[in-house]
Amino acid sequence: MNFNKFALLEAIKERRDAERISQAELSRRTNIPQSHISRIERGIVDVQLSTLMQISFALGCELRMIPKRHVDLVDRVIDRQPYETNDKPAYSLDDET
Amino acid sequence: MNFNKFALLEAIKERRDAERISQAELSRRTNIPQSHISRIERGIVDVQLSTLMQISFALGCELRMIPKRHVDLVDRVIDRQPYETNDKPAYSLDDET
DNA sequence: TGGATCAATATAGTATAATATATATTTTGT
DNA sequence: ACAAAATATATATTATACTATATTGATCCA
Repeated sequence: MNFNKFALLEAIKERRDAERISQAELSRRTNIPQSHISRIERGIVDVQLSTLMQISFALGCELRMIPKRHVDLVDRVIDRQPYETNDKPAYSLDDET
Repeated sequence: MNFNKFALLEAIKERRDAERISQAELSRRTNIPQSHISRIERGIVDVQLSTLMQISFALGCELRMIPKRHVDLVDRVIDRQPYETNDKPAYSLDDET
């Protein structure tokens, strides 16, 4: 049993697009090869924490563990969820393993 | 150059302690060996995202990338930072690489 | 049409995360 | 002090992240 990491990986791409940073530029800022960034964003690799933090930092973000009871509020704050809808969980189970 | 992952790893231990879950119990819930959980919490290994997400889930949390301008607010919401002090960044650079 | 930019893909070598298992050490409760 | 529970350490093996590099396809535009 595994978890849907794509929400977080998509957040990377969203942030990168929002900041208009290419994978190559992100690569320059982090010293992570662009090819690796490509695979990370597509969920092909199971990225390590240090790598994820480098990317987050370069995108002006920090990682946090949010208790479930606060997730909705936090998501509204960081603008990842429209204010109205609340049906879908940001993470879901899948059978990928 | 690397980043201080300990803030996040400490958050794991804080949550685990708060929920009064032993490493062995967390191991049971996640199917991650207790020995590995021990090393993760102490920052000895560079944990992979899937592993971190399993742990987060078992502790009733989800991971989020928080834009820096919202970090203080989010930290107050999730109670990781005293309301008054604001000097220290939750992440800092170190030379560990 | 040719050059420049961006992204995706492939491969091989190295480093290290993760597992399984056992044992040692520390902490906690009585 | 003792036992039990919790946590840390050790070793060997397997799986895979990461790096470096090179190539390809697509798009844009001078």
